[in-house]
Amino acid sequence: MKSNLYEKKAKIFKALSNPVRLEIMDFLANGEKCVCEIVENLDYEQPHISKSLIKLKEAGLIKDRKEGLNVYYSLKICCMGEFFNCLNKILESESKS
Amino acid sequence: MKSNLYEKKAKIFKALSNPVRLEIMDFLANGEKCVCEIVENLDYEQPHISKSLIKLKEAGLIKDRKEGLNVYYSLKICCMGEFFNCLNKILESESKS
DNA sequence: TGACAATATTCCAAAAATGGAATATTATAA
DNA sequence: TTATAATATTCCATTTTTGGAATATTGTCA
Repeated sequence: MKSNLYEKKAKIFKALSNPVRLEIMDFLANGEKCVCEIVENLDYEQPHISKSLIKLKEAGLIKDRKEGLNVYYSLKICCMGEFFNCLNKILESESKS
Repeated sequence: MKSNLYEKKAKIFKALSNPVRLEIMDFLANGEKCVCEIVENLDYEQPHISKSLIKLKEAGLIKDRKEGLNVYYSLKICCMGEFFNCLNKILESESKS
């Protein structure tokens, strides 16, 4: 039971443990975007973006919506802001020490 | 600049992306503990615990304090609670869908 | 000093993540 | 139906992570 829960949590962190995926999360914080917009704005190959999105989706962090040829992704998590504020605090306290 | 920041954040998430290290973080949420207490309470080998602690420390998530033969570890992060509340929300919303 | 307890380190093989390149799928419109 | 745009998938070599086993280091006390 308990160890299973830690594994689930670990998977979420693993999805976030990559700079490209974090950049995508940050971009999606501005609202729903289609894959093409993400590819245009972030400087990575389309298959790389696509794979990253799928990992984030599998982790339950984002959701998708199809509309014709396009697929729109958006954050599924309401508390992502707090999450990243915490991160920033960590990085601040590091830069001091 | 920016990508570097994403890399730093990714490293923090990477440190948290392992069930053993998460269990240690959880245990340390109860307050400062020496390595021996952690080894006694969690069911992993001492070298495994030791390596895990060092990774968490390198990520800036915990700090250590030596006292004689013992080394005491404690959380360095004030907002870990919010962090994990967010995680729980994520897992809840997953179990619903 | 020597023995011992607490912690850290090294070595290693297996598993997983990474990202580039090529290709496949899907939906639309002409 | 065919061409095309948007997105996803597969393949693959390289790098990184993982955790077990053995061993080393460090501090204390007799």
